[in-house]
Amino acid sequence: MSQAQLSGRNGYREASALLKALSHPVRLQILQALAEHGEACVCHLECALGRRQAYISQQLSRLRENGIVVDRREGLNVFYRLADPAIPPLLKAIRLAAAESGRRQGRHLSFEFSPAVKATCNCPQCAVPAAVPAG
Amino acid sequence: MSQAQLSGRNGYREASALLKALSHPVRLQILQALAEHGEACVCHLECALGRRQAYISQQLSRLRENGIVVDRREGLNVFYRLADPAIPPLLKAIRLAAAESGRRQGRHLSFEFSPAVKATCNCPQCAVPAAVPAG
DNA sequence: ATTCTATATTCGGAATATGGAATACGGGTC
DNA sequence: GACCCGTATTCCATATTCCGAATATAGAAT
Repeated sequence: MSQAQLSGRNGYREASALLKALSHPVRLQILQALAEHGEACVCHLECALGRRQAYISQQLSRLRENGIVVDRREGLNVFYRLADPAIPPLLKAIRLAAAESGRRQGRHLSFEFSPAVKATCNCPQCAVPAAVPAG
Repeated sequence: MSQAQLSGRNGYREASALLKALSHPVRLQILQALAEHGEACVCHLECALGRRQAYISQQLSRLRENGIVVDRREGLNVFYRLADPAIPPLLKAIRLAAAESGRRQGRHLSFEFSPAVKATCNCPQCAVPAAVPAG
């Protein structure tokens, strides 16, 4: 009986664990970036989000533990991507729900990244030579 | 500039807060029940989930604070319902993602409620007379 | 007013999450 | 080997969540 109870509720525990891993502003940003970018190395996320490397790495390792992202090593760089095709639709549903919730409270929410810190990375992937320095 | 940075990331903070409120097995069960049932009083959730009243009420108040559910009083009973039409699709995306994640780890997840505790409530809504007591 | 019933809140200790600082690792280059 | 560079991990203080127990409230009935 407790057996049946457990198996009957299992899904909610799993779902809760998944959500706990997602419910963090920076982790959400990382996932959104991966969803848009397809694959990104740590240094890319680092400058795309304007955060310290160790901090990004911490969040990535949390996502990795929960099977939300997978990594691939290539020389010095480590590239991350989403582990599951079900994640992007989930992210979209989250954005919609949050936007709607914000709208009901008279707030307009943006999910854009700050243009200032977008793509100033010098990893092999980022062929973009990071804008000629003025002068 | 910090202004632009904040407004650019706002959505992720909101989304994170929303997810934190969702990421709890019992709260997920409550929301799922509300999504299926349309509206339910506390006593109904109480026996549908087989949890103590105060506990259900705690979780409901968390959901209320985050604007995820709204309540309506009718005599002694308080009826809860989802506050936002964007929630059911979100719940579905969550179930899908969790199920897929579980499947990749060889586990089959169920989101059913235990049939044993389903609808043994005596609130006005539950017209079902809760099975004649034996004897 | 008293009592009953459905629901809500407060308290408090254990467990867990957060994020900065320092440090470890692994793979290139010399 | 020694060294650098990109990334990962550990340590630790603080903050937050979790949930049982006790208690408080609001409305109906007598």
